[in-house]
Amino acid sequence: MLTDIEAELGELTAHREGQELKIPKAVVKRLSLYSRVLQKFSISGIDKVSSKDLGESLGLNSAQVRKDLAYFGQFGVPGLGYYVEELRTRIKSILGTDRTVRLALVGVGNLGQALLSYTTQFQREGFKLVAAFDADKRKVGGERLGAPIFHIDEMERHLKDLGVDIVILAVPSGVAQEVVDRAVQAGITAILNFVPERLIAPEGVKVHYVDLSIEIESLSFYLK
Amino acid sequence: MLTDIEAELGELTAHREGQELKIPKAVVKRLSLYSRVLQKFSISGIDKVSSKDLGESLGLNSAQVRKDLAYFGQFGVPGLGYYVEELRTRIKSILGTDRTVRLALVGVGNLGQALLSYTTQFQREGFKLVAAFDADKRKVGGERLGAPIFHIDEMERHLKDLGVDIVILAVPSGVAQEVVDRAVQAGITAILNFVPERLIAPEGVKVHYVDLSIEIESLSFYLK
DNA sequence: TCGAAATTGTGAAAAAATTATCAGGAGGCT
DNA sequence: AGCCTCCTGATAATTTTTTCACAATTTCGA
Repeated sequence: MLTDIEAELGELTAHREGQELKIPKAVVKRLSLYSRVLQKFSISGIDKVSSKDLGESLGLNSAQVRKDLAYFGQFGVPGLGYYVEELRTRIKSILGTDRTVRLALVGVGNLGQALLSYTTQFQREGFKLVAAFDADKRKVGGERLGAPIFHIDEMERHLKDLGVDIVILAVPSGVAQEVVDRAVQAGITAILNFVPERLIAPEGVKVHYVDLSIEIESLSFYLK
Repeated sequence: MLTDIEAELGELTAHREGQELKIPKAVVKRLSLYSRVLQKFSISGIDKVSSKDLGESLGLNSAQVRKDLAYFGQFGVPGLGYYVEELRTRIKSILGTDRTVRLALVGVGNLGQALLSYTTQFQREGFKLVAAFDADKRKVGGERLGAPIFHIDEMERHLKDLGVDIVILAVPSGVAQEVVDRAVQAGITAILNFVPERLIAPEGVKVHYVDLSIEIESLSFYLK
């Protein structure tokens, strides 16, 4: 979990045997977890896993693993399990991380910087930070992790030119909605929002929320 | 939410009319959202809100708002709504943020630093960072946001002495489990984990996961 | 090649979460 | 006061998600 409320939007579907079916959000997130675990198995030289193994390493029920994967087809072998490499490739292809996903960071503050450095580990994983934007002219012109920092006024142009796929939003509270509107204008359809504010986005634009305060507050509930 | 898998654990209950009832995790997280919205209303000088208002400002169904609140008692007035200040006080008390919650950060790397500065905004909100820990001796002795940085070897002692409630885990992958084991030994029962790894914790210890990679990866799924 | 063991895929059941519905209290207007 | 509207609290209905259970399929050792 993280935690998140999701801006609801256009139906997300996968095709299988001619039918359309919605993929639950939770399934997509777990797909991402499977991907990570499979990578570890792959590195360890393990070439096959069962849904039980996979489930155990993530604290999930094995039936759930199978059911999740079944949304996208059947790639297991009864009596044997799943071939690690094959499954990994398939999941990457489903998630779209088999091609390079282009990220842009808006707001190079403390949190922004951290996320920026956090993304380094993505570089070789199908993600690439291609630009950062900030309103502070002193930061503009700099470069971090290979990504140039531009002034926020020029955001739209660069978003288009660089073919940005996902915008990571880490601006101060208050200007978030404006940035969203402009990013959407520039054709962005996926936003990862770290600003503790509800954002309005048109249908077809997916906004994911990561809200650190909520995580801490809800933990506090469970104390004692 | 953020995303997260939760380490399942001891039953969390509230009392109402003598009965015990489990509070769904989702409800607790929304409670935290209500709290934030109520604060905004409070600042704006609004003194009452309906479940509809509250729901709309968070993109939730009004019935859900009422149902969530009903887990903890009845504090609404039919025909009128909820008194902002009263509800806010009640929710804070439920979340336990009416007293000061003591936080410790383990791992003062990039992400750790950002979280650290992020918590500043908590200072006046019922949260206080009382210590940070790192394995790098060069960082030890420093101070950030009023919290001293100690060496990780002395963690247990300080956790106890300072009465830390929640540990925020932002160490490099690989050492996370060890830190958890030690923190648990020192009596910690709530951990907010930013390390992309599944942690094993005994029953009664609540671990919340915040996983940034998953958020980005799952967004990638929704592209196009 | 045969039979036991393993493991999938999936329909059905269970559990959890969300949404709809409605009786009745509260406040305000006339 | 009487009436109308708003809004809660409670419960019912619905939807979504998770878990169970098992037939079907494949592997693997003898």
